[in-house]
Amino acid sequence: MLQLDYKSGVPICEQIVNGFIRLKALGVLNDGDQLPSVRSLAIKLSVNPNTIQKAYAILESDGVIYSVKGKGSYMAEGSSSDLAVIKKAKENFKQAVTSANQLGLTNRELRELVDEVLKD
Amino acid sequence: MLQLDYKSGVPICEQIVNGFIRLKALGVLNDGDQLPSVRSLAIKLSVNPNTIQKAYAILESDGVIYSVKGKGSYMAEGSSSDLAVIKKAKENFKQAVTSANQLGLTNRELRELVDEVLKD
DNA sequence: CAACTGTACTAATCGAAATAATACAGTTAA
DNA sequence: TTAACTGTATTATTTCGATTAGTACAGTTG
Repeated sequence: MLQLDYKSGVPICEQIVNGFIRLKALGVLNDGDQLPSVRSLAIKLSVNPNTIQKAYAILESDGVIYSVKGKGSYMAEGSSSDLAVIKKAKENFKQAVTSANQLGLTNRELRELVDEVLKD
Repeated sequence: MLQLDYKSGVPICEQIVNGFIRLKALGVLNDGDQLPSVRSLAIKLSVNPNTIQKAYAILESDGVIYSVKGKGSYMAEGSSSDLAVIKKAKENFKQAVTSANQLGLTNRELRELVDEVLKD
């Protein structure tokens, strides 16, 4: 369900946050679906419960999920396109475009790279 | 000549490496041009000399500059298009595309973002 | 020789991320 | 009611990479 890359340098917490957003975007998880509990997911991913809780807290503050004390955490309603995290992702991507361009890559080259990665 | 963002989270060393590659891509620095000395640049950027040296070592191993003990460091010859760093930049950009896509951004949206940033 | 250059090495510091260990609070089903 | 789940909160510790600090060695130049 969720796959972590422990040696990627990307903070685990961030990977978890992005992972659930991705699962929503892919339609694997839908509105109302229950998420694994903090503790069980921590065990499954061999990660500290605090890290999971932090990720869930971020997801909740971003409106991706909602949590109920004593019950569990669930996917929230709503399109993912207007989420704060998606906006952040767009900013990050724009930053990547700027960086690549500053290193000499042109508009055309970058668009080709996008197509190369996402042939759809 | 070089502008650092100390609070960006991007390692200073990396910013310096990318900065010189960018200056080459922009034509500000050309083959044979001498770079600031390790110590003087360290003072100018308010950064430790070791950080500059590390950046210069990376630039040299990537073929962007060459250093001569006792004399200084100079921009190396060669087109920037085949530099290892440019390949790395492409890989980084592809990674950014993949990440953004995993968060639900589509091919079309990403190409639009590229155009939005680089209107040329 | 003095004052520059690059290079090398070790130790110390700093900060973010993650871990560890508890504790508290609400829900649920036996 | 009680046991076993849930989420939440708090504080201390650890870990790791990046940076800093300090020193030393080596080559070049005037």
